[in-house]
Amino acid sequence: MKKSQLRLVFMGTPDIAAFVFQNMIDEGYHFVGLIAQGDSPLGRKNVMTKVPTKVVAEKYNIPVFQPEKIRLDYEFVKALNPDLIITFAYGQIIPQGLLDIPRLGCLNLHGSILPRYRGAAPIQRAIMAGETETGITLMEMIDKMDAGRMYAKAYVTINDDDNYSTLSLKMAHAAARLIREKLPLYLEGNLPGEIQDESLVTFANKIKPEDEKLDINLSVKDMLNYIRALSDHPGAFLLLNSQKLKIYQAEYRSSEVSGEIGLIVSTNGGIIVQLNDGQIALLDVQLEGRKRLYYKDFINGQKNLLGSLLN
RNA sequence: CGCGGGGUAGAGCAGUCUGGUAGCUCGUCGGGCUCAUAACCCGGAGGUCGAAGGUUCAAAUCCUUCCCCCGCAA
Repeated sequence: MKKSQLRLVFMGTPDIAAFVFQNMIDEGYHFVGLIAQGDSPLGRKNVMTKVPTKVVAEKYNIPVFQPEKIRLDYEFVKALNPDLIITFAYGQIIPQGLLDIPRLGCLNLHGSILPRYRGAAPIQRAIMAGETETGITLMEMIDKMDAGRMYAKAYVTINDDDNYSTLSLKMAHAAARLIREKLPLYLEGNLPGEIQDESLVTFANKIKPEDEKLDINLSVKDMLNYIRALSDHPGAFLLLNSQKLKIYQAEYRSSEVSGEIGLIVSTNGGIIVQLNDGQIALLDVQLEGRKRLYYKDFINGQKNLLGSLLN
């Protein structure tokens, strides 16, 4: 069966999903529906903003479905009569009743090399842990989260200067490549797949608002990993005079330990902060209520920065 | 009408409460010092203080309305 004759449904929400969705359309796959999270009122003005995958779907007049709770509301999928469902970063647990609908099954693209980093935030958690490699796993969806049979993997290198944004972009490309190269094999029945070794499973928990607060007692290495894991969104922060100071970019400065932890010891070449095993330079920051600034601009307007304490 | 912060020179900020010649750091331009410099010294240019209206002898500052930016929450 030609891929253009298959009836596919795509499930996914954010930019990286939209990238893969667009890529599959360009490859000639035929989609009979998109299922995405609901549009959310964004910003202070509550401006309704379309989710990225929806923007793609509308370009090609693909029907869009945004059920509030897919767990309860999935009967409509039967009417689409899909042969296969492809999921990438959808954002909700998919019920067994939905998984049973397509005759060729439901495939998921997961943002890690399974069985490690099952869960909601595999990309961020991998950076946070200081991993140097991650990837995308093409897998069968079952009713247990990210636990299904693995069909193919695409590895992605994590560089020292990668953050969540840059790595997400790499992951989107890797996912698109994986689909391009491996989905045809799956459809031909030539991908046997592999059971996950449960003894190697680790979890990548969702990033919650309280996770965005940095612990000033972290080591230099952990602090830098944590900062880039959350940059550019949502951004990790420390407190400066009880105000949130988001840190979007920082780098290693020295192993010197010469002051109190959290002390801003210099503003030369960055906002230099003392940690327990060395110093880091904050380069790109944003004080709450203010614009995001490169350190040089930030320093110009902060008279008593030197000697201040971050916590 | 979700909560809060903000709009002042090219950039980042102070000044607003308590109305009275608009200031700081950086950049920029010119000069000096130096083997040299992103360092240092001297000097200059650059602002209808987000917009409109009101109060006042006098408004960045007080009052009213509007526009725009940001953090949080969803």
